[in-house]
Amino acid sequence: MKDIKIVFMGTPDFAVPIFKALAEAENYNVVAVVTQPDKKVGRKQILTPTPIKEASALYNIPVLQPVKIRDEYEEVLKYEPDMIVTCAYGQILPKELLDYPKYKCINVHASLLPKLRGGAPIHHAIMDGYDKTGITIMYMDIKMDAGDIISEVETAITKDDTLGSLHDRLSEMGKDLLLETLPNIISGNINPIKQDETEVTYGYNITKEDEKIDFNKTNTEVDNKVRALNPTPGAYTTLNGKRMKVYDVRLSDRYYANTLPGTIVGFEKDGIRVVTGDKEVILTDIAIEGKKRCLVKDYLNGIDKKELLGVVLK
RNA sequence: CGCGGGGUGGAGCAGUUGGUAGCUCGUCGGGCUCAUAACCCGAAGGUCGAAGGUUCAAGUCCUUUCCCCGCAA
Repeated sequence: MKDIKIVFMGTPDFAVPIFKALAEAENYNVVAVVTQPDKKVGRKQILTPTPIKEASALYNIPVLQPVKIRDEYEEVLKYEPDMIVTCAYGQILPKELLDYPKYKCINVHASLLPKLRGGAPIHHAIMDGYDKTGITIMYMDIKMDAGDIISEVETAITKDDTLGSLHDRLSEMGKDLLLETLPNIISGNINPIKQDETEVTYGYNITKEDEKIDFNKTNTEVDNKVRALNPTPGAYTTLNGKRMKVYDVRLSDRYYANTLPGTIVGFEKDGIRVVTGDKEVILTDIAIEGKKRCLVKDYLNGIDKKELLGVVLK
């Protein structure tokens, strides 16, 4: 009954549950996987396969890792896919690929399009203060994330959501929505809708500058950034010349006039109180350069608080 | 061999010119309190990442090695 031949294209962890669901499904035959080339990662520059490549090994599905899919798309066509499903693949597909499959190319994207087109929709959903986001399944287009929308599902972003929690939730939702939507695509029981170009926003890949905390912003914005980068890579600032990552903060209503944003103004049993552009944030979970991540409650046990008082985080 | 920081009782740290391993927190027991995350008293818990070397003596010096972390890619 594996009658529909699918080529799956994806790269990071986010795509893994979605890929696995397809690989294990009764009605679909994943004939090949396309993922980004192995990359050298970390201090030791160890050549590391992508999560999708690792997962594909479980099912003995052939893997293609073109450096430029634009130049090597013919390899994919050899598998004669009836449909191409992509999810966070990381490269733009050439028109030759988009047009080939009988059921076209569809993409599972982690935002409510047309909001947050781009490579880091989950980060930006939190960082930019969205109160909801979701999953969109749409046809692919030459333009990134601009194709017609087939189905969507949304989820509220809570104050406790982090990149990690939202990532995992959306990944599961993407899997479910895809399994739900695929039969309708095949049967033609869908109503693709054009994206409203006037509503478009972008969520491009985050840069080092994006990861830096700007204490001149409001405490809510600082909190958003911290949660948007937890658990990795972590929002950072600089404490006495050393890089300090911040993984969790608590907000307070204390307000300081005439105090430079970033200034450490005091301590609580489990936190370091810091002035922002408006009210205060209390850092509760940090990691200092060279050290492991630890709760501020523990960190404070080993230091002299007097020496930190008045220090400005930059 | 890309640069740098670090591995000390459960956690975070200190440990001076090498000479009985300390601090804060936590844990356990007891006490004081109407009560407590507060306070007081007491206890348990560490072959100082590992291996080797120098020395009368090494957490502290030398060599080798494993692991963790920041930067850079």
